[in-house]
Amino acid sequence: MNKIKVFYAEDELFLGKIVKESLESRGFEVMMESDGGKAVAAFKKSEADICVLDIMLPNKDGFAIADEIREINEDVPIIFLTAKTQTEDVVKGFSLGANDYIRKPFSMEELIVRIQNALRYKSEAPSKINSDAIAVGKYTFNLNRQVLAKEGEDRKLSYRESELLRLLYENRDKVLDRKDILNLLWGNDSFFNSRNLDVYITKLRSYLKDDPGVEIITIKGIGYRFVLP
Amino acid sequence: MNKIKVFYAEDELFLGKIVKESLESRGFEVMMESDGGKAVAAFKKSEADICVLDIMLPNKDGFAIADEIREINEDVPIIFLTAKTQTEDVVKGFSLGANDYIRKPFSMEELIVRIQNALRYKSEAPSKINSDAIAVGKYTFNLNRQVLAKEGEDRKLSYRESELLRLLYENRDKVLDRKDILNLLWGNDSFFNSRNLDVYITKLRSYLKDDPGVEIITIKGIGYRFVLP
DNA sequence: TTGCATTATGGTTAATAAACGTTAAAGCAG
DNA sequence: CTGCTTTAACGTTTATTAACCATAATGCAA
Repeated sequence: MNKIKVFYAEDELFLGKIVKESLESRGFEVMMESDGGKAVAAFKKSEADICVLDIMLPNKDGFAIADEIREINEDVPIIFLTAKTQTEDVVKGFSLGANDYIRKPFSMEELIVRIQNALRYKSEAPSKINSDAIAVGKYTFNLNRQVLAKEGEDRKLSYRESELLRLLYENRDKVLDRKDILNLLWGNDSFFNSRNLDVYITKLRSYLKDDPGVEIITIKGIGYRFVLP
Repeated sequence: MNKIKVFYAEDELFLGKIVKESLESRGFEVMMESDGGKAVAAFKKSEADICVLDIMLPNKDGFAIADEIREINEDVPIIFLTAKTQTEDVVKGFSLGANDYIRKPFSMEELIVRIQNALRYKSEAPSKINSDAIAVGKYTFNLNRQVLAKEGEDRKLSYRESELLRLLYENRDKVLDRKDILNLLWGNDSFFNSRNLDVYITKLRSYLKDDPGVEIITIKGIGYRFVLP
């Protein structure tokens, strides 16, 4: 699977590093540039799938960069980051158009949701698992609707349950690291989150217990393997 | 269909750019000018259907610009933008034949509604979902009329209900942030508005409950996803 | 090597907290 | 008065934290 490439223009290096690492831990590839003047060239070289641009940058601001990027590439989604003081006091609502805005401070969850949404327009490639129901043993799983169905019985899954099941399914028959799951779903793998994952594994096992062919196998010290009939 | 042309005089460039893009993403065409001295000439060239003028502008303020615009065109609607502190300006604005004024901070929803109101008698609304009825499962939704129809049964929606449904529909199958909804429809995402959104989600769910394929799925801590059959 | 204790890791369940849902009533504008 | 929006109170669901249990790996003595 090819990684999604994110071009990220940010001059606050401390914040930038955190965001970069956080995105990388979730499977994105990130190219970061802190100088507005060099951003367009860096974008060109990056061949990025999506841009995240801070508006306030030295030498050239995010809007000017966006304009030039648009000349090179009409379609690449652009997400702007704006500081609170720049806009919030004046306009309190943004549009959700081709270009998107996120106000600082933002959570990683927010940024990731926006990136995923923005990329959704473009390629249906990631996997068809999004829209269609898929077979999981004698169950049927619909990710968009977050429903795990079994002959005559639908169970509504919560977002976390459903995202964990998706992850397991996408990596079925392979060993999936605990660490990776935690980073992808919780953003980090601290002590508490670790127990959290256990709780959700327990839940999924209980939901799936009616088909003995469907198993979440523990690989102690490493992670899990999801096997289907 | 011809786009509605908005002439927009604004010197805060960051704000201006965001507003411009927001309007454009909703199907308006926007001509922006940041220098009061050049505004009248720019308006002439723009052949705009409506003007949005910030009052505080360099070289020539919004009132003076409005005066000159009125000499050229008696009918074009003018909306003033005033900073919070300049309330006394409002009176002056109305005496100059302004159609409306908006105090900063304002939400994009607010601006769009005012623009649409001002133009109500002149031409049809810009966004294509505005004029046509759209299919929502076995329902039909007409945004302009704010009517949600089901075989033999029409339900008149209130403004908020209908705007929320539009937002959900425009972002169907995607994760829509609570924060965005709140900012777009209410102008901010304070504690009280948050409960408010819940109330309207409940209402829409109950209106839509006859088609089980139409669902507003909660994504706790993030927002909602609207799914259609 | 066997048997037993130790330790680490994950499993399970329950308690708590946070977020969201529902309903009714109060406020408000036309 | 009427219809819509907001506020408020309370209920429910989901997520997190905590406590305790089970088991596999490790270490060590006999």
